[in-house]
Amino acid sequence: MSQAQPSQTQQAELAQLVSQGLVTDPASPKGRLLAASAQLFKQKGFAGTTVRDIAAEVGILSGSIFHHFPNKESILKAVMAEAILTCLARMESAVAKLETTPARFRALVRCELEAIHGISGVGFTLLTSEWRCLSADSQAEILKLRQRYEGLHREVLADAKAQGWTQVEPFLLRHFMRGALAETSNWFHLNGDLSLEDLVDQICLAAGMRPS
Amino acid sequence: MSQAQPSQTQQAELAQLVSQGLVTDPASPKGRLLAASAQLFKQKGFAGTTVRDIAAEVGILSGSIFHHFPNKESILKAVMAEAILTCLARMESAVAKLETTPARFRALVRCELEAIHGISGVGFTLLTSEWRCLSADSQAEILKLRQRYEGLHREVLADAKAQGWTQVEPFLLRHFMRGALAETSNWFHLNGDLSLEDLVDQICLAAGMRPS
DNA sequence: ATCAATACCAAGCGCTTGCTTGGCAAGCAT
DNA sequence: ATGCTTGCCAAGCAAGCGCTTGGTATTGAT
Repeated sequence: MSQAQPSQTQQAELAQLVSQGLVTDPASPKGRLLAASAQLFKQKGFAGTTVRDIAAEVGILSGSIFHHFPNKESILKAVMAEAILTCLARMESAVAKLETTPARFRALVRCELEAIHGISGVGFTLLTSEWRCLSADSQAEILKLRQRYEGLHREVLADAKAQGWTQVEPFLLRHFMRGALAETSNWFHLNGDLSLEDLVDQICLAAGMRPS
Repeated sequence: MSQAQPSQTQQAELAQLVSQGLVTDPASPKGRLLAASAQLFKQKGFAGTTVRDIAAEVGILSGSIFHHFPNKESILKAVMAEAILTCLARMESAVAKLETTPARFRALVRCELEAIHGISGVGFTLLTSEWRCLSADSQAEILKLRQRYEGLHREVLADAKAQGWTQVEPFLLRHFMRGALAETSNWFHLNGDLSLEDLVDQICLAAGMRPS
């Protein structure tokens, strides 16, 4: 189980999110609990993971978990919220820094792939795979974050269509992209033959993201 | 919860699979158990579905399930095996009927989308979403079927690359396609604004499956 | 020195889980 | 008529589940 090494700038971004209170300090007991939970949820699924599993992973007893969270589901909700907020922050800063649509598209693809493959936290894929394990209320809460996230994608894809980089409708293309990117978690591995950078290139190529 | 109406030719294909012993007669008690299980596994996940849920769905008591299956996991395995065998049969007959590579590609996309959206049985999406719930032995067993399935796809994509219809490596393109197609289960709905036929067209377009 | 907050343990409660056992009834071939 | 197979019920067991309660040790602020 290789762990991705966060870069210095990523640590700085994380520290900022922590100081804003949007993300839990990963060194704190609660933060370690969240990280262990995300790991286990990804491995065995939310329903397949017991609170005893989580507690054992961080070296406490199962009952002690409920000093930090009111119930098991709230752990999943927190993992999801922090995963998407972390990715969103990186995406927004990347888009702000870049000018052209293809560069922005590429950056978004890169950010999403980095999130999926655990560059900072392993919880991102849970947003889709364990979505149904959230209560309706929690789903609504997380959905707001997802809409900010998807909106950013759709904006860039709309620009791409307007500028003739693709012929596919933004909402359709975004669905295709989301699926293709999410699926990489099942076959692509960092430190494998194909680099993440190459993967991004191939995805842009396959998406037909080139002038018509 | 709208149910797709199987066509006459699909019913004939199904009957043949049943007579070969590859698929359980859906009218039999065991077949009804499989259909109900697939439905519930899709709704609530394998770990989130209890044997009492399944039993209630077909109107029996939970213990009676184990007259038909040795354990809960074997139900999932059977659902997966029958789903992939059904789809595989349709794919092989479609490819055999068609001559050109683009036509075959389109047919495979169509078959997979039909399987995903429950044209015959709702179990197909479980192959990915509930894969980790299978024991290692069961995974190996189902993997053989999946390899036949993926092999067929990869053959057609290899032809496509050789004939200049795409620039992306077959194994990469197949991963992208699988993800994009699987994701449709989260947003596309039969009887919606977009027809399945249109969806297939848009996917072929987005895949860049056109002469270079 | 005192107080309050934080992080955890020890024990266990009430419930649900997958699964077992023994038996009953209907259908069917002999 | 008999015996066998199939499909199910009734009852319940052992284990595991999420979560609660009451208490303790440590820490930093007052």
